[in-house]
Amino acid sequence: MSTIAPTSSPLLEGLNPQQREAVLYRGPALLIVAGAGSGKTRVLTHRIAGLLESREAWPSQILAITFTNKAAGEMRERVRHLVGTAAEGMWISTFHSACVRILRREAEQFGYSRNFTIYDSGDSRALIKRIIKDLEADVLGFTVASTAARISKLKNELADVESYARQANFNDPNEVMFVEIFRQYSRALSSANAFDFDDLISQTVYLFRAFPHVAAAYQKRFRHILVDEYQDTNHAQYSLIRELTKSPAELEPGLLAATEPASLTVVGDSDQSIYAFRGADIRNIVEFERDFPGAKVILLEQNYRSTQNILSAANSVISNNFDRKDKKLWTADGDGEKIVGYTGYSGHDEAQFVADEIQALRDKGVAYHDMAVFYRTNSQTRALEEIFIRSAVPYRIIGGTKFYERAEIKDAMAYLIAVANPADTLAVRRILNTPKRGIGPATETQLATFAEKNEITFRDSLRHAKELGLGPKVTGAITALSDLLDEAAALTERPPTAPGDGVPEVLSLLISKGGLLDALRASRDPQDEARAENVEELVAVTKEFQRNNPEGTLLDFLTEVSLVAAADDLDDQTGSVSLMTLHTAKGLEFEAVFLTGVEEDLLPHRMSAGEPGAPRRSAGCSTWASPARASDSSSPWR
DNA sequence: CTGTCTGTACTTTTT
DNA sequence: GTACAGACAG
Repeated sequence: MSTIAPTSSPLLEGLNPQQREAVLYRGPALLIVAGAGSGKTRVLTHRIAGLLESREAWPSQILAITFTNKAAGEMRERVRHLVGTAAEGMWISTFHSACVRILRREAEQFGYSRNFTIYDSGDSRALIKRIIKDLEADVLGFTVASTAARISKLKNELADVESYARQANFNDPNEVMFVEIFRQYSRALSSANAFDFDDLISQTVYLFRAFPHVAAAYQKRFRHILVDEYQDTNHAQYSLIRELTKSPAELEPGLLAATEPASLTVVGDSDQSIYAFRGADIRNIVEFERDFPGAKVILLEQNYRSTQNILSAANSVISNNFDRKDKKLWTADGDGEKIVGYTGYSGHDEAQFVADEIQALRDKGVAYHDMAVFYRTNSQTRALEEIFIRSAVPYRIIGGTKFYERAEIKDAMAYLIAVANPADTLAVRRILNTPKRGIGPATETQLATFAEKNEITFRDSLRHAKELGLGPKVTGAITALSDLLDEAAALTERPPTAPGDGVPEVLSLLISKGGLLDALRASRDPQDEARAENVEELVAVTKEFQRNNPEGTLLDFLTEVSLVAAADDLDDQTGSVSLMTLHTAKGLEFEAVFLTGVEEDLLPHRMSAGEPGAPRRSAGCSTWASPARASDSSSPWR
């Protein structure tokens, strides 16, 4: 079936022929191979708008998936611009948000309850750390980082403990230990009514496979599925898409009116695959045509973002990759200025060069917010910050140590989680003695043992503090905390008394009565003043949340926070230079960019040595910057 | 049993 | 520059 929309539609204006074709094509499967800066978001949003405008789909039948919340927000905004309020009914979200939405609705089907907690990588690591310590696995050489990576990798491959154990080599003591850690980790998660990041995807796939009637409901609902950054999908995400694009009738034979499978559009570019470390499997895009027979492939090679010099440099690097489909980006915008290379003597020297160049560009009329500095690792910011402060270059760091990763914020969040999901023992344990109330590890262990013996949650063991024969001071502290959590829980169960109340009210109660704020304010440590301010900032965040979502529950707030990434708040274009990793920079545009630390073992990073496409040797502290003053050789370099 | 102080080993990229 | 573990005093 190929319906062709009128070619005079305003949706096609200003699009090149390939872009038009990508917007108009109708069929079961479409792969858009979109080079960097080739206008793929434009194509996707116009394609969605076209489906709505021609009445081929209702908003609720569209599922658009991106990798970051920022990309999702931008896409929603641009679709809204094209079609207005119809944009509200669509699911435009990240893989993780979409899965949470599904899981919250269906969790009861498989023994979870809908108020589950989402563990970020920090939480997972804390849990793994405790398990390794309990099992004394560290003497066998188990580290938190490697174990966490191993478990994550398995989950991305859709392996669970039992399936892994079935093929494990039990003569290898290392393997036996790993299975035990994996098993305890999985048990801890499910008894805490919690999912880690990887579970969000893999458990949704499991849900669809184990409960065909649930899968059928979503297969029938979503008629058009669009996936961005397809080259960065891992096996679990790929499987999710495959489940959603099955025909509902395949799974539910009793269904009389066999519904056609949803149409699938994926956009990607194997040259831009940067998430292999997280399990991204480039085969998903390379083998798309085999997976979806009859799929149409459209190439977008015209670049609208960069000058020819930059593209030529990029092409000459990328062309060294092996097993690569030939693709050459080009632009109609001319050669532009040369790329500048600079080799410094040290990180500081390099930072100084960047700062000087920024000021020079600024004098030539380039605004600070149109400039960006990229680096490979977050730790590289230190030298840059130091010099930028001294040189009076206004800057802001995107990503890095995030607000929500600060200890005091995690503490405050743990209070909220303990209220929303009392089964989350990790959260309850975290607040047990934060702020200090005289409940030490010994008391904690007693509570945990009591809980285990009586088969109740750790949270509920707090209610039985009197039965443990502890000192009166400790008993009183535990009971007070338990009562406070009950009081806060009661608050969430009644409608807020004043508009804007709700989550802020609960949080304020917990941090004031819980003593977190007072403890920080009373502290002699000068850093605690800033920490108290951060906690107050979190209250402001909840108020902002409640204003934007008057009906938003505590659970909604916790979900939003768990899934929000650092790059998401880039929007306010203040007059500052942006500093970020290469990974967060993906898909963004600036007038001038600096690429720092182009150096042995750093770019490419030494941890990636040995992966296919081995790193080449280089030396010194190098910066590549663009654009720079014009020069007239035919090479893109200066 | 808990809080504070001092020494040691880090630092890939993200949802 | 920093986060975390171990030692010791209250």
